Order: sequence, then structure tokens, then C-alpha cells
Amino acid sequence: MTRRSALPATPAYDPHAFPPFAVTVDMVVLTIADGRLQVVLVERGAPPFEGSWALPGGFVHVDESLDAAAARELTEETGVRAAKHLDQFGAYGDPDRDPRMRVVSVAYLAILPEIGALAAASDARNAELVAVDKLLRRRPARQLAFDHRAILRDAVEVARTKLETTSVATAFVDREFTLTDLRVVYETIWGETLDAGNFRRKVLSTPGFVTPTGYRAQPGPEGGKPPDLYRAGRTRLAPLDPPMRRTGRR
Amino acid sequence: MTRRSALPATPAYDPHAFPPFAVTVDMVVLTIADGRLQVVLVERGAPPFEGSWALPGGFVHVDESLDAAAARELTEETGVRAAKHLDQFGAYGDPDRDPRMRVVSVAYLAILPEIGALAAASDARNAELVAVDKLLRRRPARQLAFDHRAILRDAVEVARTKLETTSVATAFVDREFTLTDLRVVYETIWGETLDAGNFRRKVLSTPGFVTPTGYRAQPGPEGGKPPDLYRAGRTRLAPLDPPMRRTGRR
DNA sequence: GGAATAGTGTCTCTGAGACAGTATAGT
DNA sequence: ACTATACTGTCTCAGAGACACTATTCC
Repeated sequence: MTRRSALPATPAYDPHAFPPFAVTVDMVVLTIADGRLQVVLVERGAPPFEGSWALPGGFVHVDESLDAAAARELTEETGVRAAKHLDQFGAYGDPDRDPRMRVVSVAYLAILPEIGALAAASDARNAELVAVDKLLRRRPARQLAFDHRAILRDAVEVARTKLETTSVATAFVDREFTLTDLRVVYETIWGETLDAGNFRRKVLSTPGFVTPTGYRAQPGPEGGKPPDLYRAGRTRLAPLDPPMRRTGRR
Repeated sequence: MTRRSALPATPAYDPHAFPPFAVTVDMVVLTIADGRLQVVLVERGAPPFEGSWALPGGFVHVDESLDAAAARELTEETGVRAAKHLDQFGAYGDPDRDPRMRVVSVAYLAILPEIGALAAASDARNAELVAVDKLLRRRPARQLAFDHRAILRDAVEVARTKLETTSVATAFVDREFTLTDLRVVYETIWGETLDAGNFRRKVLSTPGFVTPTGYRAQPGPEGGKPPDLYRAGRTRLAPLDPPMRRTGRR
């Protein structure tokens, strides 16, 4: 049995002393577009799973940290600026998850207000925003490569929980937003409707969640009172205490 | 740049096609002994960090899943029976975390009611239970090998949060326990005192948390009313809704 | 004015916290 | 009796939820 302590105490790489793994990062980049939760996918341009869709990601370089690899891959593969808050939420390493070799993938969650032009990277034929519910329902519109369906499902659950316990929802909206914008984020990701008045009280009574700008937005095309504009509070990940409750009401 | 899609679509291992990593699992095995939160450590019997203390762990085998490796290492290194609930909580992969080679370690949390005889495994000189606060305070009693101090700190925070949101506390106590036993678990891990009456109401009003046995324990050496005995509820990880609140009171 | 959206006020109910009071053991 | 521990009852307060009401815009 190969054990850590059986290895020579040298920085030199001895390929026969331990089982060699490939280590990758996979990015779950979530955003809200057209009123739905969407995720960035790339169409693979090479085997395995050539032509099918997958989460963006790639190999960790020899000299970079996991977090750095995640930030790099996000920029490289989607053309999106590196987000400040990349959240590592799991490692996936089943022996057969990649037909070529033994791969352990570290999964990261990124939450963005909007995705700019999606530039397909070198090894991706294409890059698209796809509605998450189309991918996770019982009969998915697309089969994802590898175990990316499970990774995506876990990521969505992490996002749902983070909405409960932190002020991360402000990462889904533009720099200036109305409280209705923010409430729609919760409603979209949780899949339930929230009382506008109660939501308002909860957000405004949480220190550091939002800060008023003093300005108002234009009313919508169907009229209505012009809503107040806010910005994200000082700390993007302020803990909500007590947390925002998810009731399960539709 | 080496990318996943640039690799040949073959299961064969080509050591030049991707940066080779070693993948390990590290186990944070927590228990409560002598009224304190304690963790299982092993004294390393080989370089690097020979003679210093570390979390038990080791290389993932080529053909086993991460979870299986964690369960195997736990049994092998500590002689402890494989716990049902091994909780993966993070991957640690800084380039310089192991002086020998590039290692990514997947960290697991195990919670046990008591640790039997600690049998030092082949590559460990020794195995011991050590109080967690002695390791995490500003001037630690022992320096841990690698980045195991950071891993331990993260694990403790995960355990604290799991006490809030799940009924995992029953994993710290014996099969039959009193509600005072259970409350002491919270008080020990959170480092604060809880009102016995309110704690009782909260636990008993949570479906699936505990089930009464109908029996009573003997009173303590200083007398008192004999306390009712309970067992863990049906689901060891029942979600607490609303969660148990951690107030920060001492 | 009517419709639509934003925002406020208020009532109720649940649950946490504080803490007094009761129960049952040992000494 | 006294003490120690276990358990119960009760009061208060904070916060969530429901929902009516007001405010400000467009048509």
C-alpha cells in the first residue's frame, strides 16, 4: 500500500511513489437572465464528451493554488472578469468520472450580475447561458458531460443556502438596484414568492446589507411609483442574523 | 497550456499530458472527552515533519472514491470503526503545502461519541487525543504539520454550524443519553452556556431529533432527580427548522 | 379617475430567552 | 430537613407573515 510516509523526503517528483491524479477546477457560474437562473456552459470541442455540454473548467497548473486556478479558468473560458467571490464548495473524485484518467475536480461557485459576451475559449466550440431548471429536471434538455449534473445540483443548493445566511444576493444585481430587483433574485433562485413588504423590512433592518443612494429609478413601462435605488452594503457577504427564512411557499 | 480537451481520448495514463498531483484525504476526527472538544492526531514517523503531529490521512488509491478513501484511512490509522457520517468540507491545494510534491488534500470531518484504543498505524509513531483549544489558540501547545492547523480550524467551524442546522449533536453522545448530555455537547463546542429548560423545549419540539426510551438514568454522585434517557431520532442528520440559535453568550 | 408599482402600518402568531417554580433523588 | 439535579410553567420580547392601506407614477 502506498502511503504518504513511505515516500522519500524530497521535493523531487517521483512518478512511481504515489498514484498520479489529474486535478481540475470546474466553475459553476450562475446569473439571472430572462427571469431565470442560468449557468454558463461550454460545448466541448474534443473528446471525451466531444460535442456535449459541460461546465467550464480545466487543469490546475503545477504552481498555482486552487483558488487561483479557478479565477484563471473563469476568465479564460468565459471571457468574464474574475469575480471577487469564488466559493469552493466540493471535490469530486469518483474513479470513473473521467474515462481518460483519474481526475479529482474541485468545484467553485461564482455569482455574477450579468454575463457579457461569451467568448468560446480555445478548447470550447461554443459557450452559452442555459437555464438551470432545464438541466436539472427529470428529463433534462441537455445531458451534461462527466458528473457535471451532480456538481450543478450541489452548486444550486449552495447558492440557495447562501441567500439564506449571507447578503450574497447583491452579487446577482447591478451596482444600483431596487429592492424589487433584489427580491426577484430570491424568488427566482428559491422558486417561491416573497411578501414585498416583509422582504423590505428584513433587508433594511439588516446592517450592511444595502445602502440607500438617495436616488430613484424611472418607473417601469406600465407606470407605478418610482422605486428607491440602493447599492450593496459594505460587506458583500455580511451574515444575516437571523437568516432569511425559506418557507417553501410558492 | 495543458488543457483537458488536448488530451487523447484514452483511459491510458500519459504522465506528460497533465501536471501530476498526489491526492490525499485528511481526517478531522472530533469527540468530546474530559469535557473538552478533542481531535485525533498522529505523530509522524517519517519525513517530512517527522516527529511532529498531524491529522490522520493518506493517499487516495487509484481505484477508490474519495469517500471510500476517507473511510478506509479513518479505520486504518486510528483503529476506529468507520463512522457513517463522514462529511467532506474542503479541498486544500496550495502549491507549497507539502514540500515533497504537489498535493491536493480533501478534508473530511468525523464526529464520534468516544474513541476506543488509539492504535498507531504503520507510518505513525503514535496516536493521541488532543484538546482542540490547545491547538487553535494563539500560542498553540503543538505546531501541526502541513496546513493542518487551518484545516482543523475550518473543521471546527463546520461542526459548530452543523450543530445549529442539524441534529448531528447526537453523534457526540452514547446510544442512550440524557438531555443534559446533549446540552453539554452544544456548550462544549460552542463555548457558551445554554438555558437547560429552553434547550429541552427546543430539542423535544423538533421532530426526529431524539426519541424517549421510557427509562431513567441513575442520579449523579451528588444526588438529584434521575434524568430521562433518550436515543437519537430516526434521522441522524434531521434538519433543524428553525435552527438552533448560537447567541454568543458565555 | 383607473391601473400599476412602491412603500408603510398594523395585527397576529411563533418561538427564543429569562427565570420562577415544582419534582425527585441523595445526604 | 437541605442540597443538587431534572423538569415544567409562564412572562416578555423580537421577528416573521399576512394583509390592509397610502404614495406616486403613467395612461
